[in-house]
Amino acid sequence: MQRRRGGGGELRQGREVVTLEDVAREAGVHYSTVSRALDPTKAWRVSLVTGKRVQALAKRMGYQRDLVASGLKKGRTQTVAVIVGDLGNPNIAPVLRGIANRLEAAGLMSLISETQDDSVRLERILSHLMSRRVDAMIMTGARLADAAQLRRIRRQGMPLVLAVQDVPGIRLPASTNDDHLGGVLAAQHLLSLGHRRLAQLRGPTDIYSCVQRAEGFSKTVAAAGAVEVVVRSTAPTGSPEEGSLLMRRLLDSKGARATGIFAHHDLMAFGALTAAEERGLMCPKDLSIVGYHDLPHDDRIVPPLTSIRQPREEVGRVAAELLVEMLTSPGRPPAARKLPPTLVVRRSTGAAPDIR
Amino acid sequence: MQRRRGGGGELRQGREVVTLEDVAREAGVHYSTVSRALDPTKAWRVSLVTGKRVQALAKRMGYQRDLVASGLKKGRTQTVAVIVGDLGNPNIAPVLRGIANRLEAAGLMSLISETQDDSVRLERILSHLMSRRVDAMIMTGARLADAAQLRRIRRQGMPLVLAVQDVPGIRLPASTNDDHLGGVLAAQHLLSLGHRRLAQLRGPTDIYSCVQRAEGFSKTVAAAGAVEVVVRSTAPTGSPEEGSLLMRRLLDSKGARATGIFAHHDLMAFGALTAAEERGLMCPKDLSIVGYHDLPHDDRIVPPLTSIRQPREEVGRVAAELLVEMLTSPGRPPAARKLPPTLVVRRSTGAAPDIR
DNA sequence: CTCCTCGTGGCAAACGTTTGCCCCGTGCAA
DNA sequence: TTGCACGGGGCAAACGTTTGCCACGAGGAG
Repeated sequence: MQRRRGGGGELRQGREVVTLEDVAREAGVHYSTVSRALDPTKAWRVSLVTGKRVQALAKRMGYQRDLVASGLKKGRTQTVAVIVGDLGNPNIAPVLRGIANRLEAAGLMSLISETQDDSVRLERILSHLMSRRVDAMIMTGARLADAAQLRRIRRQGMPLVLAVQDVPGIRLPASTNDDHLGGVLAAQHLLSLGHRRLAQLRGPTDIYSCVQRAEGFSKTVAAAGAVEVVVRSTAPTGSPEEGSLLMRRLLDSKGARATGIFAHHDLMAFGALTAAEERGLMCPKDLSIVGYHDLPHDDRIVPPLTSIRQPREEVGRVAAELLVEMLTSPGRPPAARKLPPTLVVRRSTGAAPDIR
Repeated sequence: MQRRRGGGGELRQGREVVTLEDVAREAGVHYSTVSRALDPTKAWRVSLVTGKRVQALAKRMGYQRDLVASGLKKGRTQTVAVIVGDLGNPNIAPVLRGIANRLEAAGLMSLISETQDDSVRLERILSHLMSRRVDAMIMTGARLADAAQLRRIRRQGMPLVLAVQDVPGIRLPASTNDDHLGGVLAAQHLLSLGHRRLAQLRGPTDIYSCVQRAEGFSKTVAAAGAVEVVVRSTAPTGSPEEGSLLMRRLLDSKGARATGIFAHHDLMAFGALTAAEERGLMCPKDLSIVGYHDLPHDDRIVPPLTSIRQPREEVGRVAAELLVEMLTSPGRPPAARKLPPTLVVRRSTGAAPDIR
């Protein structure tokens, strides 16, 4: 009955570990029986009474299945890698929560790694994750430039789901916000306040969300017969500084001034507000601004910022959902799900000055 | 030479995996030789020429060591669990970065899990991590109430380091900010501006940092012969709402008003500002406020908030450092390192009204 | 009474590494 | 020539599970 060792609970790194064999010896059965008794999907191979007895004993002895050994044997580690660019981004935490909670319900654990938006690090991390034999990956916030990388991961047979950011032209399951709709909502809101000259301060063009926002906004403006003043965009960050820069550029442009502004990021909106005030323009009297993301501080600045809110935790949950589906029934066509954002109206938007 | 299988790179879950054996067959050596050639600490057991040849071949064939198998055999998984209460806390990201970067340099990977400040989840996560045979743990933001839990982890022989929050009376290595000094800095700043009646809006009492801040502040005020108005504290959150509540309580107290306020959290300071304005008190004319944490938005609110800045990434780096020391030379007495914060002066603090 | 089935449970071979041990050949000293 | 050290590399036993297969006994049908 015993295989290799004599005594019970050995020490490892000073930790005592109790194995299947230890439980088996105590229970007077073979360790394979213990293994089966402890695996709900195999428990029917064991008589009810032995099963109960072994389970109780295992619990009493503090047995914990060694997931490393299990992973080696089964070829699955019950681990899903979640790759995120920047953990400091306040939008990402709820997404991670959504993912973790859903995965946990499926018996999977998420292994979070941060690339720090550095492609060399990404490369290192990917290689490490392959070595670690993760079962699948979720990539949040992918950029358009990552397409090749993503295709390579998929080619290696690694199940992959995109979260938050989709990449066009890549056939991968994705759970994202409906950014096109976000752009539409912003435009509709400004138009309904009577603004006829609109502009957007665009986010990075290699982020598909921003492309979508821009498109939704522009189309809606055009359809209403209003004018969109185009602001040439800059380096792909989303900082307040960039907001200020773009705003100044907008105010310097000749012709009638735009009064309705759509910033692709709340931080850019903050910067834009600062720049506008420097020129003596008051918000919302002289111009209205809609931000994006509904950051926690939006209602603490002056004026409180009208913004677009996204269902962040839900996006994470759905991404995990897609992944679980993918793992349980492979070979299905990749599904993309877009979750609708909502408009949160605060004080940074008001009636257009020219109609007052 | 070959052991079990015939062909090369098998498929697993649709992924092709190349093993030591595959490389060995190709190289015409035994797989143990390949293993040694690929392990820098064992490479001396192999002749230089064979070593080079095998390494090149392994690289060309895309061999990646299976860390699961390696972990099983070696009893070490090269994984460190990092437990965090709330990933949404903007202070935590830099700490995680500091930890990850330092651990990576030591060949370790960090496995981040979020307890969502829920002790049931913490329990589940701990059990999962033990199952996963992580080599060590770093606990960030521990609360005083977690002491028993922490002791239990240590009793199981799991190397454990505290980051950000220390717990008194527990003999564990810890990397924290010097919160006592933070309290001292806040008090000194307000005193130097001529304030003689001071007060603090205290954070949660089961967070040791806040206890330390309070102590440093109180002692400094007392030593200067100034008066500290005591505000009875409330539920242990750190929200703006609580800041408002405490501020109102302070303003309602009889006797001469305090003019120098120390809030244990920037968010509380925000709330306090709101409450003060409601009573018609202007900052910094009528009262001065010092916050804590130096949040990214501190300079965007009105007035820009004077705050205490902590070296966050450094705290993470040091925690990882302590852990690595612990793993490489066990049995050393646990070291605690406190990193000094700095005062960032902005516009929310000014000369005391009574001396103007 | 024989044969077959079915319900339990044991046996042992993997999974891919790591590593202590042994073996073989060469070179050098006695 | 013998002896010995040593460099280089093969052998095989683990690490703790999972799982296909076999064995054994009881019970039922013919």
